[in-house]
Amino acid sequence: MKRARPYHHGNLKQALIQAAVKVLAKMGPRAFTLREVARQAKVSHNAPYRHFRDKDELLAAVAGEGFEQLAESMITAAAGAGNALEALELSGLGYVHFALEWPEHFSAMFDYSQDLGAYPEYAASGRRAFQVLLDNIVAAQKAGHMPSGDPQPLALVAWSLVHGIAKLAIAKRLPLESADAILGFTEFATRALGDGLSNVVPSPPAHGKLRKR
Amino acid sequence: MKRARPYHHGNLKQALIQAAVKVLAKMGPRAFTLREVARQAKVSHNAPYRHFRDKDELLAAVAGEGFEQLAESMITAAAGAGNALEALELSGLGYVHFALEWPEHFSAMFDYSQDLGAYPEYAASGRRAFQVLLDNIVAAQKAGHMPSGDPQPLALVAWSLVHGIAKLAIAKRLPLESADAILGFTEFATRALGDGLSNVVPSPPAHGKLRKR
DNA sequence: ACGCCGATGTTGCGCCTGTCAACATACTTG
DNA sequence: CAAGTATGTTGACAGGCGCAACATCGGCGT
Repeated sequence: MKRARPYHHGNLKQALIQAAVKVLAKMGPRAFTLREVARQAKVSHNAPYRHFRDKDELLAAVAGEGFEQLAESMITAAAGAGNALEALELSGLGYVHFALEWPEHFSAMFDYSQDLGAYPEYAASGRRAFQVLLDNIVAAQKAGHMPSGDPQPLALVAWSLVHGIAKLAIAKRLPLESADAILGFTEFATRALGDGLSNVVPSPPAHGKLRKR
Repeated sequence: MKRARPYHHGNLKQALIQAAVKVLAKMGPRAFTLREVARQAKVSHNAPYRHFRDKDELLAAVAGEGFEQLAESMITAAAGAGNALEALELSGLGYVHFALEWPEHFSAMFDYSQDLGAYPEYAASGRRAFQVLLDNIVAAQKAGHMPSGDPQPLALVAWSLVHGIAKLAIAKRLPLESADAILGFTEFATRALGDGLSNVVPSPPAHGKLRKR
């Protein structure tokens, strides 16, 4: 914790992360350059190196920040739910909602980080976000909306679905125009999946259909 | 069609695409640079400009190539199915299988192309791949495995699921080690979704749960 | 109060990339 | 076989990444 007091600039690390997020959102990923971020933060092109090993570490920090916000978006969305199953579906909507609102940030969290494993602190933020989903699954199980058993496979399926929707929507591959249409579609999809998951045995089968040619 | 005969190099355009795919696969996306691709193809750093407007167009061509292979992977996988529903599930496995085998190529197809719409010819390849999935859905409907009605929403849900699995697996966010484990999980997930889709009304509801705060 | 030391920020550099312009080469067509 | 054009090369410039050397400033011990 370096909360104490800033040296020269004053808490430049956070300022750089914020500037990075802004650059990403306003100028697109192509403009996401260390120098541009430094420019936005009114420091020299080399100042960031005192806080981040290289461009990738700054990106990882941005990703970490994003996961915090993603988790918050899911929690907020699920807050108004009437029951556990609805909370699960709403958290999925919160996931997609975040992705649609900050698409570049979302992309940075998943795409542009080859080795997020190299930055354990930020990877932890990612796991926390997933934990929100997992908690909702467990609650739905306890409420009898889903078969009991290992909740992890169920959570992974739900995650995959909303993640796929989010990614395809951002890549403009879904033939749906508005954000509302996409969220409506998300509702439809999660409901369909919820129906399926409520009947299924919650463990993956041994795999044997597909072989390497 | 420039199938005639090559000028200097001999069909450099295709050679560049192949070199680009190889660079992407063997050296990672960071090394995907016009100059490196040119080097691999044994031509000068500026030769590619006679065939591609800029780096993005080469990338789009790589993406187009990838979509062809992706469609083929799905068709091949579904070939040995016993019925239409199984064919649908197997094509999903083919989708994930392709993504796992050529992760960088797959990523290039979806991530690194801001405006695939700017390159209509390559975008068409993408639509053809989706069409394979759609055809499988229609067949499953005709065989009574799914409610009749507009197949598009159903196809989009299926696509989203396998796409999400593929992206998360590539990003190493799934706690599954081997490719076989991931494919087994995919089987589990598609089956769960299939159960859900067989009961659901195949059109998205009007959306009204989530509002901007 | 003072002087030192390390943390923070800056300047300048080498190498790399994307892309343009000018030039060189060789197929093809009349 | 001559000209024109498609193809490939060389050289240049701007901009980015990251290293190294330098500058500045806060905190700490005395």
